[in-house]
Amino acid sequence: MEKYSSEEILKHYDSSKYCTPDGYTSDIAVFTIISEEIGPHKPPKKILKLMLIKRASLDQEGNPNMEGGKWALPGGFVQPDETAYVAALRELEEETGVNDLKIKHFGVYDKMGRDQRGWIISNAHYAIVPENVLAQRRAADDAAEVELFDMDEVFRLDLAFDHRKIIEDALWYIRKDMSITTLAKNFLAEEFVLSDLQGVLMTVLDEPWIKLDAQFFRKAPSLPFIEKVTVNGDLKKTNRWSKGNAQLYRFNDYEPFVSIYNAKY
Amino acid sequence: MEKYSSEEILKHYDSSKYCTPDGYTSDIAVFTIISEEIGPHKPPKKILKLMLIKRASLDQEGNPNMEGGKWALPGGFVQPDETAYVAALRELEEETGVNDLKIKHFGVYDKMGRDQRGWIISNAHYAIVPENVLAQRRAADDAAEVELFDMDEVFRLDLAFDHRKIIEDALWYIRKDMSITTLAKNFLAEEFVLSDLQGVLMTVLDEPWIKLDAQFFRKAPSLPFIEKVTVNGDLKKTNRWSKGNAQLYRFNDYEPFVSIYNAKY
DNA sequence: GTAATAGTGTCTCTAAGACACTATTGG
DNA sequence: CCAATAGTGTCTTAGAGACACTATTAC
Repeated sequence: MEKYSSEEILKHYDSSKYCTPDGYTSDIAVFTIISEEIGPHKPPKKILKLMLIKRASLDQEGNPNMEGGKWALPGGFVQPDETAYVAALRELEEETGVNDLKIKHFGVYDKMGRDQRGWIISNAHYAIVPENVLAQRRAADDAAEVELFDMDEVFRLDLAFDHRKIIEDALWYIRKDMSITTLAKNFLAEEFVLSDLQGVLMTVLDEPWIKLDAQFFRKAPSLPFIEKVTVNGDLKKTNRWSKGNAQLYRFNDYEPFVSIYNAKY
Repeated sequence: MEKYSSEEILKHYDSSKYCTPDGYTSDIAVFTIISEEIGPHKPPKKILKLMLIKRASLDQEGNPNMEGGKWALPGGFVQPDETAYVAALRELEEETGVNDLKIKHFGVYDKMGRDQRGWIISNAHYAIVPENVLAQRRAADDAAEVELFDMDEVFRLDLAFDHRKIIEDALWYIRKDMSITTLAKNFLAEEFVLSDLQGVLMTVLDEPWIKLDAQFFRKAPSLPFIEKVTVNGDLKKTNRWSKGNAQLYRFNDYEPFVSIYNAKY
């Protein structure tokens, strides 16, 4: 077999022979769970929210913007020197001022016609932002352009492009990942109380044993991926949400693995 | 807020302002499980295999081909009028002559430098081909270009582009999906015997209770997503792999859902 | 005291794990 | 009758589910 150098091969290669996409974007469905305080010594009500931006009517050069005025997922064009994942990190840091967030790819949207500007491929991610992080961001930025919505509200909005479909898929993946990974920890503070975990799970899952206090509080302490917080050998407790003291927990490094073949039915 | 028509907006839009990718490809990791007959009245040994193609040294125009001579995942450039998923279906049908296969997206590979021809984005899928389908294909085509490899062999080959990484990821996803979905059914015939299912699971998973016959044969019959095959109310049995008769099963439509929060540990 | 959160006590019942045992049949 | 596949019998123990009950403390 003959050998050719890369240079020789590239000399013959002509990318214009193939149709190339007109753009490659990275979109991010940013989820957070807001705690709504409903009184002293009561665990707050937790609500899953999605961050959307309102697309400007005009772009920076004063020309009318595609899908301007509609609500959309944050995101933008990926530069050739970065991956879509890096672009998502960058764009999210620009938006929220935070790095070190949980971001995960979950799908690609590449159907011709999804964007009138041409053949534009979107690499979709979801991100989890703990509420305290988002709170400080919202204060810093002008709130007119960025807003958090309940999932009910989201699907009543007029959304740009095919973002409705992307959001539906993101929600599906976040539910799935909440069930089979320790994704919940990304919604919680470092140290949390069992009712915090219960609240996070209930925003996304709908299983009876999670809702029933007696069952949840009995099972949860023995979950292998959380552990009681201790200080000098003493159990660390808090009375943040109750009059009595509640045990604080944290996630450990255990990575659970589930299978339908050894599950209970 | 002013309103603009799509035409007016597109008049101002100039895609050359943005860097666009040089190509968009769809790659497919085609898995099958080969049954190796080891004697009459014995369940065959099952081995997970991956289908790879050997890249031609020269392209159709006689020019040297990029990464020619190396083994690679089947795939190719996506046309603007199709999605990467449709392209994967099309290319797989061209290769194997079969449609109606299980194909699933699992990742995007978009790092600059992964393909020397430029900024080429690969949308990666895995596919499951039952062995009988693949057997008929291999007879039809010339076998020099297409071959099935053990996973051990695969990772000893000199693979094109970043296909090693893509295959490692595909294997991870197929293991995961085998655990939490009824993916196994795509490796099995319509009607199968418990030892067939056990064999498929063992090619990918490594859990003790699957290997222990007594435990597997007791648990498996009560899995909610498979059911005994009956003919006119009589249980349908086979002596394909044994001297005695073994019950035939099929998958039903039940979609199991597992969660780390109600699993056993 | 009352009300609320955050649990525990106790019972029942199902299922997992372990391992011995049976049923069937080709050679 | 032997060997091999394809199971079943039976015992023990762990854990899920149900529901009543307790502990603590702000007001």
